Amino acid sequence: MLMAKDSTDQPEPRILAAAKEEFHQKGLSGARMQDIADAAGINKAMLHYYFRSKNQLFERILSEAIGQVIPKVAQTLQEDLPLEEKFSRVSGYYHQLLRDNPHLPMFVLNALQNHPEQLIKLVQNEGGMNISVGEVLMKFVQHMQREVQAGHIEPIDPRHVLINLIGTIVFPFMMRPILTEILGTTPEEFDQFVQSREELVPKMIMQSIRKEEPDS
Amino acid sequence: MLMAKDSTDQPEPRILAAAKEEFHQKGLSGARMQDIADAAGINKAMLHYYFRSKNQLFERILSEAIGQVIPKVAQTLQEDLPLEEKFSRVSGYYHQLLRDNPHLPMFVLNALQNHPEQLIKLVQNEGGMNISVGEVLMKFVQHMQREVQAGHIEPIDPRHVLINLIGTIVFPFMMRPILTEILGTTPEEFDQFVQSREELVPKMIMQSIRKEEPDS
DNA sequence: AGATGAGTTAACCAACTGGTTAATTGGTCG
DNA sequence: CGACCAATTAACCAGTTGGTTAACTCATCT
Repeated sequence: MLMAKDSTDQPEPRILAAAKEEFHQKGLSGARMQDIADAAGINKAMLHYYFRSKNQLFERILSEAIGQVIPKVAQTLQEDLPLEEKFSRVSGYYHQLLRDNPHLPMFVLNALQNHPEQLIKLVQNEGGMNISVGEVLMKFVQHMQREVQAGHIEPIDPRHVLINLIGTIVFPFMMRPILTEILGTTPEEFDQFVQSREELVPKMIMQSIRKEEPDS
Repeated sequence: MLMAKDSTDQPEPRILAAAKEEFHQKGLSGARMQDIADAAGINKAMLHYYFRSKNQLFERILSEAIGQVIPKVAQTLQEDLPLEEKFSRVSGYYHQLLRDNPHLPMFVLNALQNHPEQLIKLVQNEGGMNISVGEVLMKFVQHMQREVQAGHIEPIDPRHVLINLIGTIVFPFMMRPILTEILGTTPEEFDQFVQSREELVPKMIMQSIRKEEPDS
């Protein structure tokens, strides 16, 4: 019997896993090719054999990150769903993603600060989407306009809502170490606290824009 | 007449200004002592004369950053003010701070990831506050409990509200480069957009917790 | 004057880092 | 077998970086 090609014996996936870990945690300038090689259990020269340079390896990891961060959420936002359901699904997806990749926000942010062009280019064309980010945004704006006209929600710039949604979700993951300290929780308690936000955040965002009862 | 000691002729403040710029933008590992020296208009050896090592200089800058981020907000939260006024002042202060220090969030986050102990120690004792962060949090929790009992707001864990508040404020500053791209705005338009959040965010946070009209 | 000491500089150094190279291994195919 | 080629390795290299050193300047003090 042939064994299935496991990511633990093929060098390339092992390198990618190691590189992801290293770049996510330390960023481009902080990452060390030697450490990636060690973690992948290979020679440093092999790194350059499979991925020509540190930058190419980094771009690969960055590309994979963006691929997880943008397209799925964009797709969800343009599906035909009630507003709160959209928020809820975005929250669910991001919480899942960030639970599995705790350093992802810092990695993206770091890339955004130090290599904006690369990242922006990725956001624009990549994602494997058949529809651009701009179009998705437009559709979402239209959806919210309909909700406003239907009297369900307050008139408000939808872009604020989107930013509030993502910001509230991502923030506690980025600040985890200080927040455990400030809130005086154990790491486990904090994880549970963040977990509870998965349901809570979309509700609060919805609440923050829902129409008040008209006076008198 | 003696001229006032201007920060542009004394080496130490010039170094600190240059170091702040460099560290804020590139983090500890990305920053270069040579670049700091150049920006301060001095020799690299002078850097080590005034601040023994890169790490010491970094700690100094980090300490100053935390001093701006924590104490003032903590103080505001424990003053005797209506809830919405607290949110509003926190929003105002942070928007001002982040407008003047666009790279501050990334810097703190970077430090948080790479040197958590240092930063946590700073958050705990420093700030020049006569009251600990934990106590401030307790007071805020009590305030919100009173508001709940008074029937003004929904019962909700105040820690969520605090995180939502800070997260929604900080997020657009961190993501500025991608967001201008995604939202399709010019930088100026985006600045105006973010500016409008200074008033909007506290209102939306307040809205998100305000008590619904009781049924029937 | 001359001793003192903070301030300043150019030159230097050791460690580290990304990347290369030349040689070796081992499997495959003719 | 022997040519061929991908995979792999140890050794090496050049550039960078944080940090040091020894010498020099110059205002202050005795």
